[in-house]
Amino acid sequence: MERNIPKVFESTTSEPEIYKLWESSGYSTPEKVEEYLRENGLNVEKPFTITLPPPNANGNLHLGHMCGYSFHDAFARFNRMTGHPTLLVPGKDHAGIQTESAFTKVLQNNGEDKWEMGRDEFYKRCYDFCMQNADNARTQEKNIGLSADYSREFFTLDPKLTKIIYETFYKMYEDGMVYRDKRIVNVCPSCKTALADIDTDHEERRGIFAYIIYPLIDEADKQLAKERFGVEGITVATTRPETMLGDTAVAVNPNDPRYKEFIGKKVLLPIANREIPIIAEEEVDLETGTGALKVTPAHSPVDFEIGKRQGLEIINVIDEEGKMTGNIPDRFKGMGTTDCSRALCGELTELGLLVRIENIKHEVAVCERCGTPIEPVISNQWYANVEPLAKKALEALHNGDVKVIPEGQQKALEFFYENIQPWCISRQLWWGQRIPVWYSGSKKLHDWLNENQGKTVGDFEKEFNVKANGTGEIKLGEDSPEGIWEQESDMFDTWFSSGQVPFSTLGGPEGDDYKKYYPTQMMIHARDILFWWTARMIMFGLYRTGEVPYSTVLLTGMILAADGSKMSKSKGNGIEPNDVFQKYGADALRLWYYSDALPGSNAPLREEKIKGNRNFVNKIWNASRFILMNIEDEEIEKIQGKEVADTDRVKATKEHIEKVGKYLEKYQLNLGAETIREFFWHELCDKWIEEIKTEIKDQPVGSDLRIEKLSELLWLLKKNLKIMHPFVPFVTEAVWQELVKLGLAEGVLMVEQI
RNA sequence: GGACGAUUAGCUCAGCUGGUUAGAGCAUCACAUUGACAUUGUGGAGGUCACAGGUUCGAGCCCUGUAUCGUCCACCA
Repeated sequence: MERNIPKVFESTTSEPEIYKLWESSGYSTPEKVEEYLRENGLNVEKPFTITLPPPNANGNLHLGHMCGYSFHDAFARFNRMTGHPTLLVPGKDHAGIQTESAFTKVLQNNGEDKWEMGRDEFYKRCYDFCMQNADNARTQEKNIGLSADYSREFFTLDPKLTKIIYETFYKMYEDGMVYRDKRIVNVCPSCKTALADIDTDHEERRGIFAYIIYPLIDEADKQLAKERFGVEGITVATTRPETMLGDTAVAVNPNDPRYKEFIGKKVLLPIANREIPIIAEEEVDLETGTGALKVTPAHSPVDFEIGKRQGLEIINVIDEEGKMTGNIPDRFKGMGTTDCSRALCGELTELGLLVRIENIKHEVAVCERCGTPIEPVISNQWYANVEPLAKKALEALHNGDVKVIPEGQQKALEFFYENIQPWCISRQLWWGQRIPVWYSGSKKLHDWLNENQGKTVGDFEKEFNVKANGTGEIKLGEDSPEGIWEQESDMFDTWFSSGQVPFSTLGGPEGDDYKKYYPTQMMIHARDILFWWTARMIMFGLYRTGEVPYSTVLLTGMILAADGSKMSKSKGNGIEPNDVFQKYGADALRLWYYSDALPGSNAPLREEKIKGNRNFVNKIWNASRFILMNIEDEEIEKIQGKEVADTDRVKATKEHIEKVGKYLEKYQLNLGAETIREFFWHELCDKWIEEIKTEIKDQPVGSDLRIEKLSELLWLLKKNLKIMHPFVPFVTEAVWQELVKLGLAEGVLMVEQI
């Protein structure tokens, strides 16, 4: 008969309508699902919760985000359809340094200046900027069909969340886990903030390797050196000549026969004209350079450690913007490091102390965000000693309280915990959560007293010839205490807050949602932020709640361009999510991703593949359409009440559903996707529909045989729609609603039980 | 330097605790069909499962080694 069902599933128009239906149903809210289950006398299982990775609030979502969410959504839908009140918690991340630099650029393009604007105004404007982008991201999330509970959407800078982050900090402070320390830290001269080691990348850059003679002091030593090396000094090799102004020693290996006699002697540091000792250090490699290492504790992490062991003086010669500073000849002051290096090499050549310069390629630490080479600088920062937390996290991994998929990545995480370093949690930014600390008098006073143990406020006043106006002690809290207190200007590292989202988004350890939905069940995120994020979430979870925040971490890979290269804006080989939605629809994209993107491995995206999946989506639509068009109006009533016999087809379908369920429980979406496609297409469509076509051929409308066969067919269709729904929610729901229109089904497929 | 992973059809990849003739999608070839389906159906061709050893009644899967590629970690001046 004629029924007005379009021949093609129009994803562009249907998908938004279906999403609206889901929204108005309210079933993204777990309480609503629970209510539904109870009203229908269905089993209510344990809640199923996932905190969604909040995208950075400063930009658009890319395909990787979308596809990641399609994973979350598949598990959520499956759980919702198997009796679990299901909660996907959506949110947006303020993403500290990244947003700050992005918004600074926006301002620059407007001809505005961050420094003129000032801290408060910047914060306000940046907030608005984020809110705008967040709207955008939210729309995109909905496009992929994400059944998240937007009534619970969070922003990481929401005061409610910040309160919980601060509580964690206070607790850590009381437990002696956070402290100020003067250490060598990575500073990005462009972003002008400290960075944790993990926030740096290593890149191969071209550089120089300069051989410089440090003349010996004593005549006898000079003679010996002359005989042995042909020059009256020790030759050191360095990739950074400018740091020589801060040298406080030359280190040699005690087992190195070339230098044995010189240990304990002194050399004259050229240009700076300071005497520095030659010291013995096991770590010095005999093979590298000349075997003699210049030691600059202030500007090299290795040297810093050596300096600490040997009690060397620390001389700062480079500031946080990468400019020469400190107690150095005036002509170098304020120079950039590269210019200074060049100038020094020139002067050394004139002095006859520069042996040669080699051009080399070497690994350089660069800022993960902007690629600027890192400047190691000594400075006071807030640190968190996370070692005890790492130990607990490691235990949790060993106990199997948390499982990482794929397994290989779990080992990487264990390795990270085993080698964990103090975490620098302060950032010199304006955007983020301000560290809730006040210093009596000034921060400078506090730090000075801290690093000069035994000295007094009076000593400080003398040293700097100022009035201290305080005691240098610290008070925690957001509001200014009585008296003269200086507020901490630094912000928390953004991971300090995102590391707590599994409980901070549920209201913290006292929250109602927390009591009901914590610990969550899964965490799904991109592999490349394993250490930044999951590592911290597990530690914070154990620390604040005594429980792991989730039992399974599923890592996703990256989506690559068709040729296997990374998608990037500069290469122009990226694919816009909206183009994919327009051309093929969300279901097709989802199904492609499930099939091709295995946990932890990257997936090259080919358009043909999405097209193939689009054809399958359309197949679902058309098979359903065929069935609907074969059922005559007068047959509907009879079919409604008809029990279906346990035919081979019915049996096979039941087995199939069980099989797919098992795949989902084992997180094997690829096998699930393959199985539903195979079964629906090649069993139901190719075989069974064809069989039934012949079985009911020439049977009069309303006859028992027709009713029996059509009922069976309808049963098969519905069962298939349900089990396919987690994978291709839009088209299955669209078909379901067609059934509802005819009175052959009820409600919303989203909460139908499989 | 260390850790982890990969190597299976022309391409992209599956293959669960080892069990007959090793699978899918796309591409390709032949035939059929205008059907519920921007098609679809049926059938075919295509693989020494990187290499070399070993364990086993039996190995794509387990063990040892080699090669190539990739990712992450690391302070080599």
